[in-house]
Amino acid sequence: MTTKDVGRAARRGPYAKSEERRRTILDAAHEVFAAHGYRGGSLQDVADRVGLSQTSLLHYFPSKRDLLMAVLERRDEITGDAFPDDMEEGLVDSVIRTALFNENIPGVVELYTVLCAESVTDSHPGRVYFTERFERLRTSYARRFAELAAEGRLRPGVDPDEAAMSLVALWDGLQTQWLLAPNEVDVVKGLRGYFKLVVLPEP
Amino acid sequence: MTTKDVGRAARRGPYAKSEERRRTILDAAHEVFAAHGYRGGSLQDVADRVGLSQTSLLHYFPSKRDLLMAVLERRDEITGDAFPDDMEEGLVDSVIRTALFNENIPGVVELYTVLCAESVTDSHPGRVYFTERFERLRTSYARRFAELAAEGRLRPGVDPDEAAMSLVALWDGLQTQWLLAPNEVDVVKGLRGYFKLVVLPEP
DNA sequence: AGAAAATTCGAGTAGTCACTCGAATTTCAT
DNA sequence: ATGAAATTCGAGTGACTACTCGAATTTTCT
Repeated sequence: MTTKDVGRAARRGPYAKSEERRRTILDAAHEVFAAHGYRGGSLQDVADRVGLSQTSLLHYFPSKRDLLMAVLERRDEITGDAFPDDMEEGLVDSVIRTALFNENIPGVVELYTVLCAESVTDSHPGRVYFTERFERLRTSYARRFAELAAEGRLRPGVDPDEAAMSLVALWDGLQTQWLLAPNEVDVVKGLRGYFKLVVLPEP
Repeated sequence: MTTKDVGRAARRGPYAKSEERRRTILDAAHEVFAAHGYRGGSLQDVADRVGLSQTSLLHYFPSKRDLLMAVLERRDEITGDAFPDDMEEGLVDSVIRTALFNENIPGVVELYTVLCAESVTDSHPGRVYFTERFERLRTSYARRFAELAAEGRLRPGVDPDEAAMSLVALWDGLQTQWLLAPNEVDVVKGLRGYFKLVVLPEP
């Protein structure tokens, strides 16, 4: 039982309710960051929504930065950003389906839009997340467009890489405008219009 | 000379260097808000860049909010957002020219992108500015597209209103991605590609 | 030159921020 | 049941926030 016997003191895992509590915290943090951004949102605000002290909050996420990263990861889970490439679904259907889904979760879209733009500012912790995400999206879409081109279903003269870039940009831009004027902007309509211009109907 | 003689005490205008100082402050504030956003940027930081005390700064702009509004107005002056409708220049040339110009002032683009997304958060002072700006842009572009349609220079099946919406969204989205990955994203190229899809060449 | 207005600032206010420390309480494997 | 780890929190830390007050200094008009 001396101090040297440390090896015996087996590490115990977290308690039963721990995981649920973490999820609750992440949901609250999601709301706060969406409503005020990363810099504008406070840990106190998050703690209050959970009904927890700020100190206890920091027990689960040791810093604000850690909390943000966990929120971003959770966002990916919600929207299923995994994008398994073996999917049978076509590019167009996949994008439209996701855009329709997003109409029901404006809070998630808001978080995404706000943090994305905020991350271009100096030394923002979300910067890496968004740059990597965009690169992943662009290459993924580019491959899909290239596949369409191979089937002769891409309008002649359209470059797959450029179409991928434009699709990502258009989508994000539409979402931003939709948040500012939900009644005047229709994300799905805008995306459908772009696809109608770029991809030809099946033969 | 009694207190009743107040009418005599003619109001004097600001001193000679005042206007220049205001411009200096606005330039500094522009940098700070672009680099850290509105919520993340501090008056102290602005004052330090000008070499002025925070108190003196507040003499010129009585609140942070006022400073932001003045910065946004100044941004409009820089990019010449007046958009005189009597302009002879075509829509395409006008947009491309502005986009090319923007490549030389990434700071202004950054300010615009960051504040725009930040303004969708709760009770942001820039909210009105951006909603109004987008509405103005959409209607202005919609009219231009309608003119093109009347000349038979709009691809059949394309709705001018929808094209206007998509153009604004695409432009903003491209700028955001350009800020995150300047070497991989080309705003002008993306816009040219869209125009090539939507507007037909002159007969 | 004299006086009023414009400009400047030091000092301070009340508040918030992310985060730390030490100790109490709760859980849970043994 | 007991003891150690997991969880909770009250109280503070120092730093920063936008903004105010009162007074000194500088400019400009007469």
